[in-house]
Amino acid sequence: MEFSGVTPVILGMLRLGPRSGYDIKRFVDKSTRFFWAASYGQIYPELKRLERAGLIEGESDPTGNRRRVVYKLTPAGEAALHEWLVSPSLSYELRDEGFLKLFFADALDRAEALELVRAIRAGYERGRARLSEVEPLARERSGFPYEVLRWGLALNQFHIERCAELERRLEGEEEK
Amino acid sequence: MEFSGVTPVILGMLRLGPRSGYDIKRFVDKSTRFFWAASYGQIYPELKRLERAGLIEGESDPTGNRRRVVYKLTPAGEAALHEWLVSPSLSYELRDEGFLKLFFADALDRAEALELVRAIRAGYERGRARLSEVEPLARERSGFPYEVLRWGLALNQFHIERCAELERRLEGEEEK
DNA sequence: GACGGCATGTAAGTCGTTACATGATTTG
DNA sequence: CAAATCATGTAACGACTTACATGCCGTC
Repeated sequence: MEFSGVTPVILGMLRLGPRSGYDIKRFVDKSTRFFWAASYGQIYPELKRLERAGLIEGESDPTGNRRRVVYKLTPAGEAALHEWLVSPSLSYELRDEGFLKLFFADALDRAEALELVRAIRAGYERGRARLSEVEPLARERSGFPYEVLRWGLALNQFHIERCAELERRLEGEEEK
Repeated sequence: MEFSGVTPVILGMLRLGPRSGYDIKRFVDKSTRFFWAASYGQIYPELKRLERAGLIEGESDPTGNRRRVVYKLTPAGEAALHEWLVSPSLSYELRDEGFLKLFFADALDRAEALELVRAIRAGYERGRARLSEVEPLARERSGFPYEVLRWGLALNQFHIERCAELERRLEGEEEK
């Protein structure tokens, strides 16, 4: 069973309790989405594949006449999740247009560069705000998900302070 | 002229001076690659497209019998780069398997979780080391590229300290 | 009864990487 | 002279997103 990008997300989410594909998507969008997104186009086909592989089991649990399949981890699925968790692979990919613009900001005059840094800071402030929204939800659960949330909050804070510092330096230069 | 992902990289790199596609790729791999990668499969077709659009101009500059095309920005290309730099778009995408594993680390026992955090720290230490390698090169140029490099260094440092703190907490728990 | 949310699913398209092909030049 | 590097290019593949299709349910 090859793992695709969405595989560990599904196994991990199902370990927190039985869920439908729709439930998984909604939870991902409030949690891992900040560092690991997942779309319907990945989730639904992968649920089928994981069931065929025996890592999860689906059970029909309709709401009235509306069909709904709730999946849960099998022991094999639990083992596969654990294996992935302790495996050495730790891929990291970043695509940050703010950094890219800043990298080329020598092509801007000081006022424009200052505007850019302010815009970058605003982006991180939005990020912090979005994380703050889900903070109370994560706090009551505690554990590692909450640990990761606070890490993300601190990360945004780090960038915001870095922006503010750079802004001060650019403002200082402007007075010359 | 629609911008693709690789467009601003090429325009930005050419603004630093005339270069071949090969030069661009090599420079990217030592600089923006940490937050914005680019492959040959993107660079060469895009150079053709940008030339057709009049944003860059290529001139044949062979090394002996080995063909080589050096491109430079046209005024229109310079304008397009500037327009992109001051545009509000600031996309941000992160795919961090370390965070994902940590998010699901409640499925691990303390010793395994500790191992995971140590592995995550090791990853950031490698990142810091790779940036340190190019630091002297960037330092002499100074300007915004150096600014971004130091930002990256500080970012890795931030994560390393965060890991160390979490490791201490997990080690403390283990003694119980 | 219209609209938003629940629920599943897929087709088409975008984007990017990998791997290879080709051939010249430099270096040990 | 073999291997590494310079240099250009593309075909195939893989991964993910977007958009849509379908239909049920609750509520205003």
